[in-house]
Amino acid sequence: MPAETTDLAQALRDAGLRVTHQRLSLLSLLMDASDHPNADELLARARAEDDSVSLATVYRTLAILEEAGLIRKLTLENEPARFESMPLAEHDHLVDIDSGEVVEIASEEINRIRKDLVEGLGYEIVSHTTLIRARKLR
Amino acid sequence: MPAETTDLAQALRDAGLRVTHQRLSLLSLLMDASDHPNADELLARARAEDDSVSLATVYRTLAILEEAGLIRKLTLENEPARFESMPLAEHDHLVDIDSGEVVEIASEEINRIRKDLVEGLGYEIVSHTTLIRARKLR
DNA sequence: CTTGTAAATGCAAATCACTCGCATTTGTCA
DNA sequence: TGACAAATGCGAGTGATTTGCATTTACAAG
Ligand SMILES: [Mn+2]
Ligand SMILES: [Mn+2]
Ligand SMILES: [Zn+2]
Ligand SMILES: [Zn+2]
Repeated sequence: MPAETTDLAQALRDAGLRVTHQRLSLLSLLMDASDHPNADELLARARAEDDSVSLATVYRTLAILEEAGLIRKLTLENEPARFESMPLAEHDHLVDIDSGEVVEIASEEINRIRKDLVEGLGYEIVSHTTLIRARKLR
Repeated sequence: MPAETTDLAQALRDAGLRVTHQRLSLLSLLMDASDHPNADELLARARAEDDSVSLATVYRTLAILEEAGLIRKLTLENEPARFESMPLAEHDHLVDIDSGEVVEIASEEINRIRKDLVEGLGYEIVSHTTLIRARKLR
C-alpha cells in the first residue's frame, strides 16, 4: 500500500470522514495538481481512474473537504469556482486575465497588516480571499 | 434641474453611454447608498421611483456601469453579487459572517506592498478584490 | 419641433453552476 | 459476516444571471 494513500486516508479519518474512493481520488488529485482546477475538470480527471464518478459527488466531496479544512475553494468572477489543496502558507491569487492562469502570491507582511487592521476593528478573520486580476507587462 | 442629475448624466455621456432614466436611477441609488446592495435590492429601490424597471435591465445596466468604471461589483461566496459606486480610495471588504454586514477596510500600505509584489512578477493590476470573512470579537 | 434609426428596455424563456431527492451501494463497526 | 448509517449516481430542481425578440426611447438631423 502506497504511503501517500495511507496519509490521505488518515487525513480523512482524522477529520471524522469516511474513506471512500471518490474522496481519496479528489484529495489526491488536488494534492498533486499544479493548477487550480474547477469541478468539471476534477470530474474529468477523477473519471480517468474511475469512470463512474458523478458530478454531484464531486461537488459534495469538495464541499466536505473544504469544510474539513483539507482543501480551499476559490470563488472567481464570472466563472465556476476553482479548488486547491490547503496550502501550508497563506497566500493570495493573481489571475492572468489573458491566459486565465492563476499565480500564487505570498506576503507575510500583508497578512500581518491585514490581521492587525481587522482586529483593530474588533473582528477576527475566519477566512479571506484576495483575487487580483492582472495583465502581463511586456 | 438638480446639479447631481446633471453630474451623473454627464458622467454617463463622458463614458460614451446614452442617458436613460434607468441608468441615472441606478447610478444615483449607488452614489447615495450607504450599504452594498445586490441586484434584487437595487431593483426594489429603483421601482420606488419607476415601477416599470425590469430585473434584466438592472443586470444589464450594472454590467455597463461597471465596464465604464462608474461602479464596482463585489463577487461574494454563496450569495448574489453586490454593488457600490466606484470608491475614491481603493479598499477591501470585510463581511461579518453573522450579520452579513459589509465593512470597508483601507490600507495604503497594503495597496503599495501588493502593487510592488505584482509588478515584481511582471504584471500590472487591472483590478483586485479582497474579501475577508470575519466574526466580531466579544 | 418632427423624424429616422440604432440603442435600450421589458418580458419571458434560456443558461449555467450548483444542489437535492431518492433508490442503490459501500464503509465501518460490531 | 452482517447490520445500518452514510455516501454515491442519476436525474430533476434551484437561483442568479443572461439572452432573444418585439416595443420603446434617446438623440442626431433636418
Ligand atoms: Mn470548464
Ligand atoms: Mn435578496
Ligand atoms: Zn493557491
Ligand atoms: Zn466598498
